[in-house]
Amino acid sequence: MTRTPGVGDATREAILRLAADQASVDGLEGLSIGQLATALGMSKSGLFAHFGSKELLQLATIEHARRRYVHAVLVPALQAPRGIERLNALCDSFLSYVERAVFPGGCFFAAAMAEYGGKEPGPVRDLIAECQHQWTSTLQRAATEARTARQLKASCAPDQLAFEVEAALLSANWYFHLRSDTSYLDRGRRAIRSRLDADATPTGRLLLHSLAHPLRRA
Amino acid sequence: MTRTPGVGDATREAILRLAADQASVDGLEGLSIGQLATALGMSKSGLFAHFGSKELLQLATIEHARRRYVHAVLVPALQAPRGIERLNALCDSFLSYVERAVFPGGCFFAAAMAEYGGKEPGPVRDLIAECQHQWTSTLQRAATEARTARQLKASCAPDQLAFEVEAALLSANWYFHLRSDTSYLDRGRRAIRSRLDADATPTGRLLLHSLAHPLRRA
DNA sequence: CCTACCGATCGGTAGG
DNA sequence: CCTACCGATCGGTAGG
Repeated sequence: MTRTPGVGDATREAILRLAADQASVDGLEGLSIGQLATALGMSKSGLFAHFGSKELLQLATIEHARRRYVHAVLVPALQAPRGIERLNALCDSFLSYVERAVFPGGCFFAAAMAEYGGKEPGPVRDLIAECQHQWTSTLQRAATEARTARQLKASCAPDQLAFEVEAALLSANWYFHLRSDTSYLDRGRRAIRSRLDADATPTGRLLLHSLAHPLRRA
Repeated sequence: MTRTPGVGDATREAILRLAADQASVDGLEGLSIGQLATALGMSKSGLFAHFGSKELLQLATIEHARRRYVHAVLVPALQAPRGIERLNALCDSFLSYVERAVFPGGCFFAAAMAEYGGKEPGPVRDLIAECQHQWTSTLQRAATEARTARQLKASCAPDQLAFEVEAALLSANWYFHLRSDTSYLDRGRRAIRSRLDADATPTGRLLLHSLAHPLRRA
């Protein structure tokens, strides 16, 4: 019988949950097997045996964080109808995930991207880059669908739009945590709303404005 | 005689230069006194004696990086006339600094902001936050001056504009390094150009378009 | 600036 | 899952 990952292994899940929380604050490189073991009341070698190496622990932690991200950000947002509404929902969902502190140190993947951006390639960096690419693709796909549905102008470039939207999301995350000030999340909402408005057709603008207002006064 | 910092102390400067380069890749927390000493061909305790503690080394490294940043980004950009031209020059200068790899791991302060964003306050985090604030203020001041000179519309909010411009700069930095792809710097340039255009008056737009074109085809 | 050393912690292993 | 241990490295100190 091969082991089915994630099923019937509460200890492993508890380790990964704590590791992901910890990594969002101190980085994946800053993870310490000894510290995790102490915090969970188990021996270092007992914890180590679950993974086999620090790098494998890091990779498992990333996969765990990915599952949490999908659950916290993607699943709720994908309930919105395709197009500009979904694109807007993805952004709202991300900012809510930051505000709710799903990870205590801010967005896990933003932190990991910053940590590994300047490093040489390797399994950990590659997996982080793949997760990041998947999220960007999701934003880009929503933009493309919005353009196809004539909610965004034909002149709108979905890849450039995704870049700019992502930039506002990431910056909102950094500043919110560096300054402990929720007003930066509003700045992010405002930036995204006006950016979508700029490229929206009248149809798209109508849909956008029918949504719950992201700000008291937009 | 008190010691005049930065004068007649080539060893200290060499240490800080390497430390800042190193920190842009592995983080300020990842600095190792032993590794720095070995790389510079000196003893660990000899290097240590220059600073007195790891935290003081980190603080000195940040101040050194600040001087390099001022020299590489601010000084050239502040030669542009006040207003929208200077705001644009600050952005160009930043993206050029990223592209020239003034720090090997990307923007030192972007990396430090990401590293300390989720951590508890302390001298290192506070100094990083102050550096970040100073840069944001510089962008905001340029935007305010552009508005006063009627190069930006009266409806333009300089703090929001600074946030959005900074977001594009930071994201260009992350993606450029994560994917080793200069086209993300062009995405940043494009984002900033269209953002400034959107809030510019006809006067401001004229000035902006008279500048060297940031892209082959904008 | 150096050698020599401190206690603590690191990732990882042996053996059960 | 455990105890007991490995060599390497950490920040920092003593003494010169």
